[in-house]
Amino acid sequence: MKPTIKMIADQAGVSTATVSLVLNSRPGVNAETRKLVQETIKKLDYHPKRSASQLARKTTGNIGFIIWEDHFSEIEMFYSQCFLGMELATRDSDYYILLTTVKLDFNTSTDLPRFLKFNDVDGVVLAGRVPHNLVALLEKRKIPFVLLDYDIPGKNYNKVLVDNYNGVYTAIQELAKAKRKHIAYVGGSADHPSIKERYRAYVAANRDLGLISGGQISDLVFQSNQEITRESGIEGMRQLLAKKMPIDAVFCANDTLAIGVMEELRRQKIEVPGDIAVIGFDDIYAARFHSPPLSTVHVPKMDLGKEAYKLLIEIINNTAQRPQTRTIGVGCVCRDTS
Amino acid sequence: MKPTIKMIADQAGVSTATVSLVLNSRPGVNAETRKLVQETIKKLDYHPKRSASQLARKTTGNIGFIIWEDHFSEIEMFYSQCFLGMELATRDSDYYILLTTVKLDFNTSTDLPRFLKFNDVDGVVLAGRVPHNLVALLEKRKIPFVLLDYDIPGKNYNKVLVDNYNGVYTAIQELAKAKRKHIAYVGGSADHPSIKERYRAYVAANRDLGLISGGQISDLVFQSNQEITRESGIEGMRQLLAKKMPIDAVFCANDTLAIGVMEELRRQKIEVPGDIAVIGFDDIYAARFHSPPLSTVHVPKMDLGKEAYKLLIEIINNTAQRPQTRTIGVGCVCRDTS
DNA sequence: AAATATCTTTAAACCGATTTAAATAACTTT
DNA sequence: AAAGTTATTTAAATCGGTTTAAAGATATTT
Repeated sequence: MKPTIKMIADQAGVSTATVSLVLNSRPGVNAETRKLVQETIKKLDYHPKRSASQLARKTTGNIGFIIWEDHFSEIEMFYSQCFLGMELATRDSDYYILLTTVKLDFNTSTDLPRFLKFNDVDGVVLAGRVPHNLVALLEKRKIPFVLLDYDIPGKNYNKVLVDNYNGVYTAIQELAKAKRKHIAYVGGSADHPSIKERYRAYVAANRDLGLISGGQISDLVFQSNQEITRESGIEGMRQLLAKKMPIDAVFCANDTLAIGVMEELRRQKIEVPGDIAVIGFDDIYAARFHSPPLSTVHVPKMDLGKEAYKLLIEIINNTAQRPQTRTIGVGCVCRDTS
Repeated sequence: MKPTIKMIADQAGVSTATVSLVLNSRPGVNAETRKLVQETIKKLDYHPKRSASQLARKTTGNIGFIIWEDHFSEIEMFYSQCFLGMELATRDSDYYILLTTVKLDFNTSTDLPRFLKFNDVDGVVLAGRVPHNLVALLEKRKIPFVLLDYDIPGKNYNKVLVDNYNGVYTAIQELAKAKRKHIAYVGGSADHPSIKERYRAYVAANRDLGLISGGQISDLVFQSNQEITRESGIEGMRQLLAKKMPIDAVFCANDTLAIGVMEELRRQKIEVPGDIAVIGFDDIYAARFHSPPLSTVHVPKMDLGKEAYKLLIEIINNTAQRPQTRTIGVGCVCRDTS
């Protein structure tokens, strides 16, 4: 029979109230008593029953992790790594994470994750692009939440973002330092704020470094209006090359695009990085194992998850606090494509 | 204020006992009363509080999902997909899944997942290769568990396996049907039972189809004794080609190996499938998007997860039942490499 | 020494469900 | 009509913690 708080109390000759105070390391217990209780707990290998304490505390001890199902299934593993970082961070806490996926066309009454419907979480992390009506619902229901690597323009939510601007900026600087003068850009529809930011940094860096003297920047830029995929990378590179502009480097808004770009370059027998250097963004698993290994901007995904977790806990413990934005630093890793 | 069972009882003019019976759709309630209670529940949008019912029921309502951390971070997503299938299956149940990763060199006292240490799960699914001492601990502690795509020789545990034998067998048949006569094998260390099984099927199919007449089968086989990676695929193909044996097809123990194999073939300017056909196993995401798309044996990963979940629930509800092995069928998908 | 302040400890209420055992109501049998 | 069944309903105990308010013990002030 598993020990209960009552058994600990009896064994130690104190009341359950005292044991509870010790368990939660709260003040108001004599040092000796505390020590005695702690020893008893250890001796009987006692672990308080979660359901009982959650019931009394009126909390759930769970936090939700919501991710668009396409993102979770994607080859990238970007958000899976964020999840992993978060899971690691929870290990010395009392929280469990409940992971679920949602569709982007999301019906708040029929598609609501079970843990929201049944009020089984104390807070939620939303990873990447998520349905706006879901976010609105969380806001209305006053459920604490944090956006991870996503932002909703015009709204002031708690969020953890990648330092897209500086990441891109330094990548362009690296290329310039390597004497690349005509740096093209392959991006995707800028409906994702990160992508928009990356493009902004690309333009700014080019301007600051005086690189666009030779022509209109728009001749060096491809922006798909579809999903960001390998295919649109292929398509983007094809279109850029068709313009016959001089190009000696391509910055891609993420690694998936970069892989597509390199596929097209190979098809057209253009040497990487001999003729054209390629730099991606994210440093996904595939980047490191691509042949040749892709130069890219490394994003510490586990740290993103960890920070989102830390921020969420703060919000849960202090609901009144003003919305925060935390930025995670990134750095350029030069491998064989630049 | 969220409604409680008491409020429902008062509102409907019955006792909480009756409401509880209705909630759990148990017999012994008059049809009209039941209907009345159900309507009241709906009207007040009542959801029973999890911690309260788990406390009373002496269960946790959680199931653990344990996976080797390398497997979770791997590019393959194989087990992530299993997890997803399982998560989908739980959606119309009362269970939540707690996912955690473990290292393979696992110390049962220091590395024990929190949900095991604190008894916060009713059962566990172990996905893929997992530490044997962890499994032993579950067995000793009498925690219901299911192995997913893994097996421990000499032990009779509950498990859900891929039909490796038939998958490989039909793949070889397909190759033979396409007039391939010298089918090589690139595998990995057979410490994983699935890999061993795949090799067994390869040998059997070759024998049954009378394909090994021309030479010793060992000249057509490469088995790395390291981890199964792209690199060992490259190495394997290199070694096989070095033997200068006639080869017109390669069966690879999984897709990751196959991708390595094809890389080496490309390097040596050998046409796929013109000169040599390649077939993998698993049908990972990368297989479909490889260029050219890889022919492979499709494994329904979501179904694996779903079945593991179903089996686990059965075990939880009937601890006495004898250990079962369930096999998930697979099928060959011919794409461009065969 | 009495009064007051501070520190520890605990009895008892409470969280919100499930379940048992007993009461009540509604039918059948004799 | 009394006795025996069967179907419904519920009072009350229970699960195992947390928390409040009060009591008890100790130290400090006057």
